[in-house]
Amino acid sequence: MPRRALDNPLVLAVLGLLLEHPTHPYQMLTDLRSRGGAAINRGTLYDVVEALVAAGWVAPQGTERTGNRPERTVYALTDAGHDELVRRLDSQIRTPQREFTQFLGAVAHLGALGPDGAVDALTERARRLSDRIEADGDHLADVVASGVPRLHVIEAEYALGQARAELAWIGSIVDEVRAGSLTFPTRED
Amino acid sequence: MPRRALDNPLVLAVLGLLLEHPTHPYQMLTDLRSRGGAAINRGTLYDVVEALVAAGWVAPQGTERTGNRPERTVYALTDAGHDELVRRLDSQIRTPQREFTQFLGAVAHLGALGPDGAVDALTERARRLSDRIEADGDHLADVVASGVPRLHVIEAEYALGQARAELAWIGSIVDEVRAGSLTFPTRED
DNA sequence: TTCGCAATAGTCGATTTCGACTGATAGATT
DNA sequence: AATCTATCAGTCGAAATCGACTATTGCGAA
Repeated sequence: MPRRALDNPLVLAVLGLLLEHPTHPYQMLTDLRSRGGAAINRGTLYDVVEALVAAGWVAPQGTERTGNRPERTVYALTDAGHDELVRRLDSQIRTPQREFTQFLGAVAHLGALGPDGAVDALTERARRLSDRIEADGDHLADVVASGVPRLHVIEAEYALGQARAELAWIGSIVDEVRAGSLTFPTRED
Repeated sequence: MPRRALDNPLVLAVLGLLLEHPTHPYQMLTDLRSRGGAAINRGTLYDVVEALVAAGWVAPQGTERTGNRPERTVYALTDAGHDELVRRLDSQIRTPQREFTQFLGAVAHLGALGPDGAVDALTERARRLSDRIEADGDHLADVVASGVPRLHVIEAEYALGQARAELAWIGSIVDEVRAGSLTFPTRED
């Protein structure tokens, strides 16, 4: 029975999902994954839901059964859960955190690749990133055109904006390394 | 004795640190933290180092002792460790991952705050973010002016760029909500 | 000078997270 | 009709992560 599990990033995701409508964990998983939610572990999700129930933010709504697959317990947001969701949302938006993305961590040691290796890797990233930006942009336009309220896709807009900024930055770094204005120290500081 | 720990983000950070010079875990901790590295758990760090030793990427170099504080074991990067570092760096730069930051997760459910709550929270974030951008920008300029090679601070430049893009995005969203061009659906999809 | 407090290092049991396993059903293939 | 595969749902022991605890030193205040 998890207790510390309440500061897992999944907590917000699950609460947010249940705000839309009650569901069972397995459905949450497919929803979260389809929304780009990277590899979420099933076991972890069940643990989180259990912790949420213990915290009183979520309550079992009843059970369903299709055929005789395992029984599915449907959970719904409680009032306390709704309050908690709003509280977390508000505080996470208000206070910018320094987030440590993988790329940031890798860039910190770019020197280890040497100028050629760095240009090479960055160029490939730029290519892939720009493909993705185009694909995501198109997809976003389609979705909005199909009548989905824009509010429901702004996180995708945000992500797209960040990706565009990253692409621009990569471009400028590659140019500078090529032009020799960003030099790679040979050995030691 | 950890075995799966080798895909922890700390691995790259530790390997990168040891590329600069051998040290003991406690020092790594202070270094990582001072470089903005958010709350890193001490116990976890020791576990990771142990796993790195088991993997042969890092080797104890000897022990030091100041006063009679606990003995400090100094670790250094092995050749295999250096290779592994380069491999990881290269692959993490080449392949852009969809990273799930807290803010992204929160923005996804912005609707739950209602138009006023959203504007309020976003405005405060924008203010804090812009303060930080200014402070970080100044700091960066100072550091570079003091002769530190730019390559050693590009991750800070990158982070600054992302922060600026975020700030611009927040500004546009706030404007649109105020202007009424981004509407908040009242109930349900 | 003595007390308290912050910093120094590290250990280890408790908690959380993971992912392999189970076992059933619907649809496709031969 | 028999078999194969993908999807559905969830459980549980093993592995990773955490954070409370220990013990020493050095500094500033009382």
